[in-house]
Amino acid sequence: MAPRKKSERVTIRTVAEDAGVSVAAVSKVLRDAYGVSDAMRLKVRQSMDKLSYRPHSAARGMRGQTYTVGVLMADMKNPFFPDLIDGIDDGLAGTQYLPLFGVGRGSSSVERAIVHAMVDRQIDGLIMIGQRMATVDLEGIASEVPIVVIGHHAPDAQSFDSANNDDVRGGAIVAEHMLAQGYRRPAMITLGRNDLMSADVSQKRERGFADALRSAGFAEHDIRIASADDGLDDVTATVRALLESPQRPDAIFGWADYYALEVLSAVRALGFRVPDDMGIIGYDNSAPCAFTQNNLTSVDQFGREIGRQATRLLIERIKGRTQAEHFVVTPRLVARGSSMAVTGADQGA
Amino acid sequence: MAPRKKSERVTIRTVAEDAGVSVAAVSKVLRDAYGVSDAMRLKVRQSMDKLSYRPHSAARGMRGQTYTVGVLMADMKNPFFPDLIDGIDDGLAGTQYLPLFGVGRGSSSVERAIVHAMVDRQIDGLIMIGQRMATVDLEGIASEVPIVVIGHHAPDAQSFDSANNDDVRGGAIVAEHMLAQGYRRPAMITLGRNDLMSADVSQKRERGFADALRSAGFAEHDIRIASADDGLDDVTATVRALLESPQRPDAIFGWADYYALEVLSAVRALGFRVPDDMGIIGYDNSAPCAFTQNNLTSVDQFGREIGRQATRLLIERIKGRTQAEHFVVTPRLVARGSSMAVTGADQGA
DNA sequence: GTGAAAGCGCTAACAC
DNA sequence: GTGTTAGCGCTTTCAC
Repeated sequence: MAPRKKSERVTIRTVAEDAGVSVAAVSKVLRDAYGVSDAMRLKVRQSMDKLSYRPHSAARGMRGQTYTVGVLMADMKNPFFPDLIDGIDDGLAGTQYLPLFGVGRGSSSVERAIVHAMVDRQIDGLIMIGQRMATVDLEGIASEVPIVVIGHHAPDAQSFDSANNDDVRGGAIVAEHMLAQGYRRPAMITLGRNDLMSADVSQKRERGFADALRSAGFAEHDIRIASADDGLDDVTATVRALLESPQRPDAIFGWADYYALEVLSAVRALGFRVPDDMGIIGYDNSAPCAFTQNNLTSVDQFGREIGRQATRLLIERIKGRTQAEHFVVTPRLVARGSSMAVTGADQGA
Repeated sequence: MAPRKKSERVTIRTVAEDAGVSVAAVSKVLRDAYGVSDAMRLKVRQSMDKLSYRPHSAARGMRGQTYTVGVLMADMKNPFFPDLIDGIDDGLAGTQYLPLFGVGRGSSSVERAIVHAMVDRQIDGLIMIGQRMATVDLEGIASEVPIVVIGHHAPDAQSFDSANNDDVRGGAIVAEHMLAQGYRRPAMITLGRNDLMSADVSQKRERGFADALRSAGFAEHDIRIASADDGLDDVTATVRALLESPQRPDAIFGWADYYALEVLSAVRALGFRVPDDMGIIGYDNSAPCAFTQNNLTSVDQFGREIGRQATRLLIERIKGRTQAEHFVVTPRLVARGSSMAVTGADQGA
């Protein structure tokens, strides 16, 4: 291990000596704890500034809080997550908490390892974004540390909170929009079955999508939902299979933007015109949707607000709330050129 | 703070008792330290498994290592960074180290806060990706913890390592390609001057780009490098200004892909055809470049390899190396439809 | 309102 | 090879 200047470290003891008070007094000032006079608080604060003292987090963690919250993200490639992160930053602004991120890489075992590592490092709370673990696993983690999940519906969970949009409604919105735009053979491309679990948001969107088509009079075999079983790299193959099938769809719903962008790429590569030959709709209304070259209709789930709410819930949990709270926001469709079949407006150059 | 079951925590002491050995012995097994018999190691390992013991990182950090490395990222929106992260994961695979990420949000004060927080949490080492701090600041941090920087050239730095591609060469490659493709009025859009510093990779790319044009006989006033002074949101306005200027460029180099994708969007929104009216080239060869709708020519800087090397360098530093090492890889152009003026191949549908 | 002192779970001397 | 023990920098009783 690299050498660290031992003698120079400013500790709580250094500050106490400089201010001429006890270590305990400094600790209290540090934690804004009850029972210090204004005079002492001032003296201590001045010494801390003078010595530019920074409390040693690992040491704090041994007895109390570390003021660190962990954020577990499913991956780094989903363009929707930065919106959530912005919301988390909003929620943390003005507090002492600092977010530290881990990347689960779509594997529940990696996720588990990261969660353990974070708990072992004494984080005060954990926000999980699009994680793959089952609700029962989450209950277990929740007994060790306060958690809030995003992108996982568990309305009955008591031991942890959640923040989501109404994914069933979102799926329905897409189907309704497709039909309103004059598309007649809607299809959906979704997450592979391998990693599916009942709480998964993709499944909720599928249900909303399918239910809306049923309501519109579609027969079961005309409700086409294809899954990209080998993940993101499998989307192109899945699209191709769909486009070569007897009843070729005329509109495709990608369960999330980062899938829909792949769909867009695949569809164009195969020579179809968007939106005339094929309408395409995503979910998340993430930043790339607005690019002229994508011009992707998408469902906005208000990620920043979700991030904000999740953070609020987490801090409340850390402070001691034990009753569960599940925040849900209603999504909204943002129409762009990729689904404008009726108006005939083409997109791009 | 939420209650944590105190009595149930399995500590090193619990393991020691269960295995019938001393605490020190368990600690040694834990650290793979010298001086334990095979029999004891086995016994201890079995007890650890049986009790599913997990060492308490904060406590470890008070005396030794935490086996955590920090990764400071400039932001979450740059599509190139996931490549680097993949490389870091490669480099860390098979070690005990876990990466934890912080997001600097393009602000050197936020970066500083995160670095401090990470150091206070006793991370063993730090990888900084595209950070905005000056070399002198890095020297200061390097005296507290081993660091490796990515996307910051400081070939003379002794106290820390770096991993980069040759950005000057990369800039030159772009200019050469533009001329070879028949473009006659190349321009570049780069980072705003506000956050520019001499080590910045964007500046290196500018230099390579300008030098190559000079070598090709361009006069100073024909070498056009525009900066988006208000950041990413300013790119569209910058592009518009460029396209409305008297000597309109016929090719634009975006200093990084996430800028180039904005350029592509702006150029198309203004009604220009790519690549015929306007060639566009990015830098990083990140995932979105390959999408049919982007089809963006870009410079590949082998991010995954850079991430791998950075990790290797960091671990060596943590293990005690004090001599600096600066890794540099040579970039390569990946030609796609956005710069194919000569062949006339259009892109997209 | 303030301070002394006992840990928190580990690591690393050092003694055996 | 193995065990004993003194801390690491804090927080938190509990006296005063």
